[in-house]
Amino acid sequence: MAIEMILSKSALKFRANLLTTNYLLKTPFSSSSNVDHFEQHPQSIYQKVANLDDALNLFDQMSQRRPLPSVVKFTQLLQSITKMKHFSHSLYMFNQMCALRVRVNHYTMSIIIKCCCQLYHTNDAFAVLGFCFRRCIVPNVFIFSALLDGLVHEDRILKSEIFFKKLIKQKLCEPNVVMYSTMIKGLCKIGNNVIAIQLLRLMVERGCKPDVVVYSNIIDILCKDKMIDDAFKLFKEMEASKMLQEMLDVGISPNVQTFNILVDAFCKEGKVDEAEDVINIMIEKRLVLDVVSYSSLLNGYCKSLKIDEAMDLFNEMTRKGLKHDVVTYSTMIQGLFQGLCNNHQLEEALSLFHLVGDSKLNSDVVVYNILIDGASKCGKLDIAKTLFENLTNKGLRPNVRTYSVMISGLCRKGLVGDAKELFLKMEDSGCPQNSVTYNVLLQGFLKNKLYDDVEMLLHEMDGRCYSLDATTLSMLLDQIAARSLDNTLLELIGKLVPKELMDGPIFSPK
DNA sequence: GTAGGGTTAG
Repeated sequence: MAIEMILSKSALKFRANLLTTNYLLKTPFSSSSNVDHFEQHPQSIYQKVANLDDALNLFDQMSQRRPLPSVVKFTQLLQSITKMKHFSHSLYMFNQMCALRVRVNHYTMSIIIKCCCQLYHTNDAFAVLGFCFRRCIVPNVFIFSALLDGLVHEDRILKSEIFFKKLIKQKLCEPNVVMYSTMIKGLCKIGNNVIAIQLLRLMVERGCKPDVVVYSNIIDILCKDKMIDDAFKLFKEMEASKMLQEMLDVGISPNVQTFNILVDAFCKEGKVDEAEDVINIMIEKRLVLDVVSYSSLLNGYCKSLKIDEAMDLFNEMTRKGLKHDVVTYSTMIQGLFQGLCNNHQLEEALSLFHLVGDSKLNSDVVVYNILIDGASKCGKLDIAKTLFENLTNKGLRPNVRTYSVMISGLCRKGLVGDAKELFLKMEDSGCPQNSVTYNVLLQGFLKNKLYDDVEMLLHEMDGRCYSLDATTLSMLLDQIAARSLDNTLLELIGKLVPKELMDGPIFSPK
C-alpha cells in the first residue's frame, strides 16, 4: 500500500522513550465493554475538568470501574487534558488506556498525534500511523490534518508541502477546508504568500469552498506581510477588499472574525484610528464584538503605546461582561511593559498579574515570558529571576523563549557566566536551544568581549545550520573592523548569513 | 465526543 511508503522511513525513527512502541504494538484488540455502566457523572464532566489533578483523579476512578467506561468518555477526558496543554500527561494516559484495553479509535488517535506534534515529536507522530494500521484504524482527514499541522508547527514547511501533495496525488485523503487552511498557514509562515494564494485558487478548483477562516488568514497575511514595502500598502488594501468582495460573491458574509482581522491589520500598522472606524462599522452592523475583536484593538493600543486607552478598553471589556483570557491578559501586561519601562508600570504589570489570582491565567508560560522579559528590560533582574523560579515551582516548564529572555537578561547585567550555565542546562531540561538562543548568547559574549567563546559558538551554530540575525551580524562585523576578532572568521560568518539578509525576499519558483 | 484564525524571545 502506498501509505506504507509514508510510514516506512519515519517508523524507523520512532523513539521508544516517548511511547513504548513494543508495548503499544503488543496490546491486543480491545475487550472494552460496549455497555457503559459509568453513568453517575453527567456527560459533560469529561470535557469540562477544571485542572490536571481533577482530570487524573477522574481517570483513576474511571480505570477502576468494571465494566470500563466507553472509549468516548476516555477520549473526551484525554481531549480535555490536551486542551490544557498537558501533552505528556495525555500520552501517559493513552498508554494507560491501551493497558486497560480500551478500544481506541480515530478520535483518540488524532489527539495522540496532536500531542506528539505539540511536543515537537512529529516524526514520532508519523510512526503512530503504524500503530493505527495495526488496529485497523485507517487514517482519516482529522489524523492527516494533525500530522500536517505538526510539520507546520515544527517549521518543516517543505516537508509539509510534500506530505500534502502526496496525500492528494496518491488519493490517500481529499483535503478539506481545515487542511487547506493549515497548509496555507504553513506557506505564509515562510513568506510564500504567492503560493498560499495559489492554493486558495486550487482549493476552489477542487471543489472545496474556502470559509471565513481561510479568507481571514489570507487577508491577514496580505495585510501584515512585512516583505512588501510601503509602496505596496495600497495594493494590499485593495487586495483585501477584493477578498471581501469574493467572500460576498461566494455567499460568505464577513462575520465578526473577518472584521477582527481588519482591526488587527490596522492596529499592527499602527493605524488605530482606522481600526476604531472598523469597530464602529461593526457596531453599526449590530455585530456583537467578541473577545477577539477587543483583543486586536487592545493590541493596537499597546503597540502604539497608548497604554491609557488600552487600560480603559481592558476595563470596558470587564464592564461589558466579556471574560478576559490568557491572550487579553498577556496583551495588557505586555502593553504595560512596553511603555517607558518605568517602575510605576512594572508595578502595575505585576499587580495585574497578581490580581489574576490562582487561576490558570497566571499559570501560562507565555504570561511568564512577557513578565520575565519586561522585568529584566526594566533592569529588575532580581524580579525576573524570582519569576523564573516561581514558574518552575508551579510545575510549569520554561520553554525556549523563557530561557532566551532569561539568558538575554543575564547578559544585559554582565552575568555571562550564569547565562552560559543556563544555556547549557537547556538541553538537559529537555528544551534544546534554537537559533534565537544562540544569537542572544552570542550578543552577550560580544558585549562582554569574550571572543574565544564567540568563536566557539559560531562553530556550533555552523554545525547546527543556524543563522545569524541582523543585529548579531553587524556586531560581529564591527568587532572584525576593530580587529578584536580575527578576519579569518569571515568565511565562517559568511556561511551563517541567511539568504534573506543577502538577497532580500525570496519567492519560491515552484 | 475530534482539527485551522487573536498574546511572548534575537
